[in-house]
Order: sequence, then C-alpha cells, then structure tokens
Amino acid sequence: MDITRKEGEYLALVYRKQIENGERITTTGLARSLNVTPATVTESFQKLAAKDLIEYRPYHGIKLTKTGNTEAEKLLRRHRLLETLFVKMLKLTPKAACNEAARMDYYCSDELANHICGTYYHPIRCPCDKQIFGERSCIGCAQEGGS
Amino acid sequence: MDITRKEGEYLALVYRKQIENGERITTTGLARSLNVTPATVTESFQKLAAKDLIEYRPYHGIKLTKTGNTEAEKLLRRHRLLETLFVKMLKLTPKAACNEAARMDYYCSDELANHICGTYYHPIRCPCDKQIFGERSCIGCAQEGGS
DNA sequence: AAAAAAGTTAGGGTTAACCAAATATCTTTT
DNA sequence: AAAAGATATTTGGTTAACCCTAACTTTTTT
Repeated sequence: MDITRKEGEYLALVYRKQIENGERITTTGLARSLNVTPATVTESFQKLAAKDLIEYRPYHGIKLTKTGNTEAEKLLRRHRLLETLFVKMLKLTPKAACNEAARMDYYCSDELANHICGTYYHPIRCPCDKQIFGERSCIGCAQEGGS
Repeated sequence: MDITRKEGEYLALVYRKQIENGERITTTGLARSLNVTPATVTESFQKLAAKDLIEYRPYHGIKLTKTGNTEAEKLLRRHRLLETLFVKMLKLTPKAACNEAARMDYYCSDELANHICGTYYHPIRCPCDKQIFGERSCIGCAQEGGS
C-alpha cells in the first residue's frame, strides 16, 4: 500500500516536529499547522496507522514506526535536495525554493534526487541548514542507515 | 475555475497531437493513448468544454479554444523547461527527464519555469527538440504572443 | 439502407479529503 | 474526588476527481 500526498505531508511534518524539534505532537496542534479540524487529523492518524507508518494509541499520541521514519526521511531528502537545486542552480530564495519543493517533492523520484545529490557532491545540509539524509541507492552518499 | 491535473494532461496531449503533429483527435484515439474508455474521454471533453478550454461539438470532435491553447502551451513550456534542466544540469537521459517532468510539470510554478528559462538563456527547443514557448512574465523571453 | 464503427448518455463505483456535531477521555482545578 | 474544561475521537455526512459498463445515438462504410 502506498502513501498519498497528504499522508506524506503528515509524515514529514510529524518527523520535523517530533524528531528534529523535539516537540510533542498533538492532534489539535497538527490540526492548526495544517489548517484542518482535529477530526481530520484523527482520521489521518488512523490511515497512517493502518499502513503501519505510525504507532497510534488513541488519546495518547503517535510515534513514527521504523517504516514511517524511513518514509519521512525519504520525503524530506527529496524536498531538501530540490531546495538545494533551486537555490544553487536557479538562484531562488530559500523561501521560494521551499515553496516550490513543497509542491513537487512528492512527485520527485529517488533517481532524480540522487542525480541532484551527486551533482552537489552529496550535500549534508539544505539551504536552510537542515539535514539531508543519506540514501542507500545513491552512489557516493554517506549512508547513515536511518534511526 | 482551474484546471485539474488530468485536464492538463488532456490539454497538453491534444495540443501535441492536433497542433504540433497535425493529427486528427478522436475520442477513441485519445482513449487508447490514455488507457481509459471512450466514455471517460467524452466526460473529459465535457468538463474541458465547460471550462471553456475546448470547443466541443458532440460527434464532431474538438478544438482548443484560445484559453485552452494558452494553457496547453504554458503546461508544455513548464514540461520542456524541466526537461532541459534535468538533462543539462543533472545529466538525465531525455527519456528519463521526460518521465520526471511529466510527473512534476503540473506542480511547477511559472516562476520556477522562468528561472530555468533565464538560466539557460531562454532556450527555444527542449532536449527532444520540441518548441519551448515564450512567456510574457519571463524577462528576456521571446514573447511570441501565442496563437 | 443496413451493418459496423465511433461516440455519447445514463447510472454507478471508488478513493481521498474534508467537516460539524455528538460523544468519550484525559487533566485540571477547586 | 467531582465537576469543569480541554483534547481527542466517532458518527454520519459532503464534495471532487476519476473511472467504468451497458444501452443508445450518430456517423461512416459497404
């Protein structure tokens, strides 16, 4: 079963908040970030859990599973590599690059991402200085296995 | 009213067949190209016509309207500029670049396209030698006003 | 003018995202 | 510890984008 675009957005957002920023994930908090009602977030949690991307204990929050973690990192990797390309090659501002990347990252293949990665010598930080994860399939990449 | 992704695909395909290749557009022919039933194509024609993107005479075929033409060219422009970027900068093969671009073009903004366009000195042909249309909003672009 | 081919309509189906209102479960606060 | 308040979930929808089959209509061919 594969991940829809929205599900990807949830995954990436949860990863950034929970793993990268150490914030606590709440239904209402996410709802506010995504401009939807809490009911919608709950529904998403259920779908994500059904696909084994998060561990979901109703009323007690969520945690990314190993798969969820990996998928979030893949998505963020693609996002941040696109940003890198847009800033370095095309001279977009980091903010504009982020907006473009946000619309395109879900549709960007790992192959394309790997090409960007190789072109820029496997960068470790994106233009906004966030981490770009290694990827097994990318020849020359750091490969820091994940969790 | 805006154009959905599929509608964009129809528009671009119709443009390529009808305008660029001089082929006659038939419901069944499009259905085969897109791997759907003729009924689905008819439905799309009705939607496209409702949005004034094509002129549709039932049983007698379709023609892009001025708006439809413009939109198709915008889409193809983005597609072909993405291809250009992927081939020139990232060394994808033209075929791979086309596949990537096909997934991303709908989500690529005109601003990003303009940046690519400027970076490559407003190219007139994509890697597969098809035309890249001028765009008013792109400073330095040829600006051949369309139809 | 039939038969064949092409196109359309009618009537559905699925899936993804949303929402409001009612309900359930924490968590505070008194 | 009970009530109040905050948070989260369930229930029962809606809408939009695609897609389909089967029946029917129109055009084209023979």
